[in-house]
Amino acid sequence: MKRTGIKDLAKLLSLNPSTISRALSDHPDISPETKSRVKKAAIEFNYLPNLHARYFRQKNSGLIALILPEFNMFFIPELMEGINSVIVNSGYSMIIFFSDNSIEREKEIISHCLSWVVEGVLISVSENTFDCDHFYVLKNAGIPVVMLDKVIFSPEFTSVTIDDKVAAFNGTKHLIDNDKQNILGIFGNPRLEITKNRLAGFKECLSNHHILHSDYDIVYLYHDFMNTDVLEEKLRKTPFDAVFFMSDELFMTVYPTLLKLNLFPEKTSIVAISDGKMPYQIYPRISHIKHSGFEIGKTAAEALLRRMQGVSEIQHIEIETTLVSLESVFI
Amino acid sequence: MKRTGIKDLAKLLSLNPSTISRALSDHPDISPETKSRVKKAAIEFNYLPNLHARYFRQKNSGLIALILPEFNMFFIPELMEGINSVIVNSGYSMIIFFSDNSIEREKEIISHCLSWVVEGVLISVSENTFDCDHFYVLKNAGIPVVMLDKVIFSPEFTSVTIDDKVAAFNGTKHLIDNDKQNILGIFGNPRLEITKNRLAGFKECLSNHHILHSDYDIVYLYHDFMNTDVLEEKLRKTPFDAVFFMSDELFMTVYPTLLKLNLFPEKTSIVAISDGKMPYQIYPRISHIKHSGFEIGKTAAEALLRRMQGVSEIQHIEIETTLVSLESVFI
DNA sequence: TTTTCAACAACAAACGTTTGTGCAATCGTT
DNA sequence: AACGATTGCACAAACGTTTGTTGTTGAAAA
Repeated sequence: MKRTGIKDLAKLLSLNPSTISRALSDHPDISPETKSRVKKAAIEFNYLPNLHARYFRQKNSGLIALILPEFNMFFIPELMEGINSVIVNSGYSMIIFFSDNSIEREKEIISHCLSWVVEGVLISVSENTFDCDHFYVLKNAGIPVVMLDKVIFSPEFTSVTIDDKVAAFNGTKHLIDNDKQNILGIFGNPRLEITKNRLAGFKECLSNHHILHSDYDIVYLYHDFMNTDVLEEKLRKTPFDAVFFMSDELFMTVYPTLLKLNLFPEKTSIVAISDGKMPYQIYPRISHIKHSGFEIGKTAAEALLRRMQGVSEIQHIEIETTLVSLESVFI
Repeated sequence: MKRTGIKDLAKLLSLNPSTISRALSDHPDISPETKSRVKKAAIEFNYLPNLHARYFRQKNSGLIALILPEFNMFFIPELMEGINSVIVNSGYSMIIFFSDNSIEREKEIISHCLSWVVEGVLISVSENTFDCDHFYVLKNAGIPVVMLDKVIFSPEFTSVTIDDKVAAFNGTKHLIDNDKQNILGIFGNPRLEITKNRLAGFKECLSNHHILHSDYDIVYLYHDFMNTDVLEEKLRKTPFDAVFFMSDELFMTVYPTLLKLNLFPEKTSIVAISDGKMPYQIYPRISHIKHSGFEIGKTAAEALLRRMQGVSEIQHIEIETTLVSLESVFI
């Protein structure tokens, strides 16, 4: 069954294709009567525009690319909902790619974005991306890029994150304010910007409060760098009365071990940086620094749309976080 | 900076555009020397094909649409990874839409897919979708549809799910095999096919083992239909020694209440249907019927690609589940 | 009546590719 | 040497839209 195109409608109504096109897009040159005739016929013969033809002719694409390093279940869903909430009303469609944390793959994807003539790129960079060099092809092609969540700071590209350092600082402070002195910090891949910043906030808070700490109080947990046995050993040996987690993902990784060793909820206070879902799925509920993945996605998408509409200002937006004090921190 | 197209390359090499096109796609008509000249130039002037032009001319799109009802954090990520693992090597790109559980939105999206001339559709239907009528426009346009996870059975469309009934049956059986008699079943929206099937497996297992049960032993928990207070009241009043959860999402919702009431881990055995991540984030670890979101996504994507390549057979694939016996069920 | 000017619609080109066809040069065969 | 077959490329059309330009009306202004 051949689909009806503009030409078909034109023949049916004895009009020129250009008239159909303009009628459907409410061009002032076309009389109201003709417009309604055309629109009626378009519905009747269920005409659907061929977007490839349209975008080809218009030299754009109606596409926004989303490039993700992986599918982190604790954050990406929220992020995507935030992005989607903006994009859905913008007339753009979302085309999605996964870099699998490979910089090579990321470069390929960027080429692919160019081939698709996407009009904007939202990217959370891979773990192995340490500069923005490969974004310049996009910049040069006039395609705005907005980094979100996992970002590389650059004066040339907009980024949206939370204020990692402040978040970590405030989380740590909450523990200290409740008289915790032996705080274990659990962090992810130390090469990542996000880890560095949160670590900085953690350390700064400790030293601001004149709390001594050694590097032994910090555990880096990423990929399979440290398995649960090693972790368990570590938790057994280290004396601590509180744990700060830089993400809920990390908390969930360690949580079973804490239970197993009977460290939680009795003996250990806990604070995590979280998007606010996980804390309520545990009892007692976890005090956390709430950051909204939804907000990040939404804000990044909005910034991207602004740039796509010609606003050229580069921004580094930091989404605010708030302390949510629940039962996992006690006196 | 204008991007180089085939015509530009043609001028540069004093060749005809058609020759460039064929050279790049290794057409036998072109001599090896010309091919290498062309390819070298293509790289040098970083030629990238304009996919809109190509797909427009070829009357296809290189796009596979993924339509999701919402962003369930316990399942969708796995699902997408599975889909992506297949698609990434297929030359297709993935364009993604969210129906927000609205049938109207779902219809709009399907129209949009037609406009995009997508070559295949993967869809997990919305909660308010009760038939496949709106898929026929795709079928009529020759666009294969594969439903996954949340599906509507239909002789006309392929679907990929787990064998919900068997999974629920086996999960329940595991409790019974460990001498549990008072089993509380926790289920989602009873209007959904998936709920009906899992419920059927649950009930069948109970009656097969001559265990009496009333509807009071079944709790439906969805959206905000039942809030935590009501749930808590219910759990307090109902006597039970085991709980069967039809999904890990539901388990995580109820988990804090179980902890609060001191029902878990001591007094209550637990089994859930799960994709296998959550059970290890709890201690003691949760016995579960493991179903792989990844497998479902992968299988569905493979089925879709087969259909896109002309295999016309409609299938109802059921991904196998396995019992993973951990510590949450005791004697 | 003639001129002017809207209002409306037709015409035609263009977007970058792919692909069916045509054609010259070369090759192999007798 | 003459012929057909093959090789390697050029030519041109086409895909469905949009859009700049041109043309035709009919009515208002002169």
